[in-house]
Amino acid sequence: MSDRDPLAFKVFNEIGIINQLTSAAFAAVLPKGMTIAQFTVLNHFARLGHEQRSPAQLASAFQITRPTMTSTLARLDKAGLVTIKPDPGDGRSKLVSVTAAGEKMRDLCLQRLAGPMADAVSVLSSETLEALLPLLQDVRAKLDRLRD
Amino acid sequence: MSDRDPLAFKVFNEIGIINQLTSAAFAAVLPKGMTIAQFTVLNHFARLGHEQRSPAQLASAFQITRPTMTSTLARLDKAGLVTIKPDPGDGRSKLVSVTAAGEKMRDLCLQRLAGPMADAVSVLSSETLEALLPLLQDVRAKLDRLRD
DNA sequence: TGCATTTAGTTAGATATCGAACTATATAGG
DNA sequence: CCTATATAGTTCGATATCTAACTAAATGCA
Repeated sequence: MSDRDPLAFKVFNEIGIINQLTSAAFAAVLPKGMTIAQFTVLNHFARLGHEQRSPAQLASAFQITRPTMTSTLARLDKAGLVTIKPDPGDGRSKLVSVTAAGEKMRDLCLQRLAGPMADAVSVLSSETLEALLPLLQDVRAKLDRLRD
Repeated sequence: MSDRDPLAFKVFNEIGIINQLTSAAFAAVLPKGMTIAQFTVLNHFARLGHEQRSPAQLASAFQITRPTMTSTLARLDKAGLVTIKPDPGDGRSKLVSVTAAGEKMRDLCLQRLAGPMADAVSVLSSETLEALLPLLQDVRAKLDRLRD
């Protein structure tokens, strides 16, 4: 990376590579057939206290397009990890909820992820992580607003 | 994201979403058929002063697997943006170089990327970016070493 | 009421990415 | 020398992701 490259370019480049390294490491330990994208959906429901959400809401929460969410939900549904029903209040929409098997799978994934996460934390100082988080949250929030 | 989630998890989550937002914004302005992955390869050669590199070296530089680089190079080759020749010194290996059309394409991509990059910079303070870069470089370097 | 616009979801086609398994070549040790 | 191991590249099959284009339903407005 040349010194003449703009600062923002360097920052986004580092973010891209870190994302690649961490995604690959995390994906490698997930149970056969599970992916980060699918785990993220299951984990979202755990945080929600198992409320229902529409595919569009989920897509928006993760900043992915609706076609991508259609694809991921189809796989989760096929694996019996979520249930997808028509929304009685809106004929266009659907309601997704997590199944008991989905909750179990989410817990299993969390267990498996603990290892690589601990490895990462062991080499990264918590000062670095603590300094990073608010900066990243700020960047994310601003880019999010820019997108609209 | 619950308060009970580990700090590292939050950091990697933010990085993932920022990566998604920026990648999508940058990809959207590239010339028809070009992608971030392909541009990254062309840009790498510009920084190298057009030296030749093997597919394995390129894959390693971007932290992607060799099969992925095979795929990207095939597309660049098909589009006439790089040239791939056997390595005379090693029968297993190949040597990749950028063509004049490849250099031209790289310059065009840079022009197109300037817009979204400026947008991003306009909403992000340079203090934030300057604070982020060394932290991210540190994280990347440490994760890189962890991978080996 | 009725038509135009918006929104939800899907389908199709493309690229990027991975791991696993394969071929071919190079290198190291006995 | 010869075999075992390591490395380079590819092929295959899978998932994630995007855009473009489509259908169906809701909403807005005249």
